[in-house]
Amino acid sequence: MRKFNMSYVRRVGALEDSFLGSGLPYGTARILYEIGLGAETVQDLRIRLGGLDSGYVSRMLRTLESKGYVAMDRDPSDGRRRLVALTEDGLKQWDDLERRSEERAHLLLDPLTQRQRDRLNDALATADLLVRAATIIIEQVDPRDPIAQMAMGHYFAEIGDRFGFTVGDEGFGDDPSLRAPHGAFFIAASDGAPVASGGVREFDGTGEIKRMWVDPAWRGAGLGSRLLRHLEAEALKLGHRVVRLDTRDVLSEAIGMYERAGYERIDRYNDNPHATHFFQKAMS
Amino acid sequence: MRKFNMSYVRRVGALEDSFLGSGLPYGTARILYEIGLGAETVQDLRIRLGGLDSGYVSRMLRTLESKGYVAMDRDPSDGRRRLVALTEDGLKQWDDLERRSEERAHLLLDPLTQRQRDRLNDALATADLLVRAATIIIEQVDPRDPIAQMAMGHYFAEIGDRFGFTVGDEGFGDDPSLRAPHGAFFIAASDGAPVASGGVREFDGTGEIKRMWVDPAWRGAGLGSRLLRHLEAEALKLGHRVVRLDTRDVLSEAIGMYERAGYERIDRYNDNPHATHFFQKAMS
DNA sequence: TCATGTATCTGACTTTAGTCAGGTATATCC
DNA sequence: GGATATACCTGACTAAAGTCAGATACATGA
Repeated sequence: MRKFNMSYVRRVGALEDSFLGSGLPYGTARILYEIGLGAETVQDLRIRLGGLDSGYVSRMLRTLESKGYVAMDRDPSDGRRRLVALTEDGLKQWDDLERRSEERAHLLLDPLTQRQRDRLNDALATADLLVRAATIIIEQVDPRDPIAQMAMGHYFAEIGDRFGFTVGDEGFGDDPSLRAPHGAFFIAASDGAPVASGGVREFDGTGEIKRMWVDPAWRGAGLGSRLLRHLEAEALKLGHRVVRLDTRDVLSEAIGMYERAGYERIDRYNDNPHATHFFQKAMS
Repeated sequence: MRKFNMSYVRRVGALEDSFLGSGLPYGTARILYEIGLGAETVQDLRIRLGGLDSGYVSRMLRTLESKGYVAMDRDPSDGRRRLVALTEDGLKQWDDLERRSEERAHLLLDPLTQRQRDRLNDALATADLLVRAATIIIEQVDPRDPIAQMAMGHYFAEIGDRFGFTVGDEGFGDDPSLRAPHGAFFIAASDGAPVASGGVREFDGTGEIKRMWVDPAWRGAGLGSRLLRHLEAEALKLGHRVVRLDTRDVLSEAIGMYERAGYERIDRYNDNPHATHFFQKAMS
């Protein structure tokens, strides 16, 4: 991996050079680029660029404004915020960056045969997925937090989708049992969007895992079992040595995962009408 | 591919952070690192780092010298040149960089299962090979050039190896037929080392391809057919519409490649005792 | 031996990237 | 309505990265 980095960066790292042809310094070009990609407020930009200093960003925006590439306006819904947008000239610049970058990529791929290009694409896609998966961090959030709500929204939407029923709006409102002191809720996010989530709570004197969901695009990346281990550890912290969960026969991947993780099938322990399978695991 | 760059650099690009913990600025740390990797002269360093300004490098070396990490000495074989080497302290620093970088890589891979790590490794190795292959440039050299001699050395060594005979030193001395005006010799180099070579000359009124060799580590990367196309184009330039070549039955990969490239088997056209197969291609 | 070229160095300079300490206007909570 | 927090801004600063114009010592070919 380190070998790859050295060699790759040496050859392809020149990607950044594409920013240089624009006459803009790298940092400023990155800002322009992110605006074109959809950043709408200064704050948004700062987050996308990895938490840059606000003064620094402000100054670069001033530069871009004076060159006539971006226009700024106050946000009507919050007067402290300012909206950023590309002007027509800015859009031209952005297209230019895109084109130059595209050209570079083509130049590199040119000597390869179609089959090799396909292989390279596959390899990079695989590497990308795995690196993204590896850099995902699981963190505890309040189930009322917007990001948690978003994740539960996905969860219920998918359940509704797969099982042919829908839940009302109250469905994923607040569930106090998933909050301290008797429960916890976790999400795994990639680039700010939730890709997996799940909670643990107390039920009938044991731990219970609830609302576990993994983004379909991320299944098979080991995220589910990672999250599961996390939830089990949390259940232990909450004082339970046994965790249970229910699921449904249609979710065969999930069932396989539970079995591989050491869960054993038990009899029905609740009256959830949608559940068909019930599992339990004793932790040491 | 561009998508990969953005996402990969954002996550792993922090690789460079490993240089930061050393208390040395990035550029200076890179110099230290390259010396540890084997750079021996200032010039060597400048080339490895992509043509940095000589004054800039000189200044950084002064810094490293004053910190006691590198020792410099004049080159006895050329008094203008200066040799660089790590001191004991410098070596310690270098090991530290290595260790830190290794740690980072481990930290990243930690959340992955063994299977995923293997997959990532494979994917990166494939991507690396292909990117290296894509960035190789084929260039014409005089067959007496040291790099050409090196390539022919590999070629004869391998022939000797595979066929159980050896050639004398005169074997790969100068072959005027592979030079202008009736011939040409090409090498493909990666990081300064030849990875493939081949020549074209006039023989019996047609073009003939000679001494084609691809580094065993690079076979299957399409380098052979790329070089072959190059040689054919050169033969055309030299005024031939037909190229021939001889090879030996043991070289089945090569034979397959010639056939895929449109070569047809013909009768023996020379008295090369080591050749068993003879091919020809008519170009339009 | 002289002209020319090469390898490295020094000094003076610029641009980029980034930090830190406030300041102003607006929003929000009690 | 007042305290506090937030979003953005300005000004003053630093360190890193890099450029450019010579200077110096040595090498090389005619």
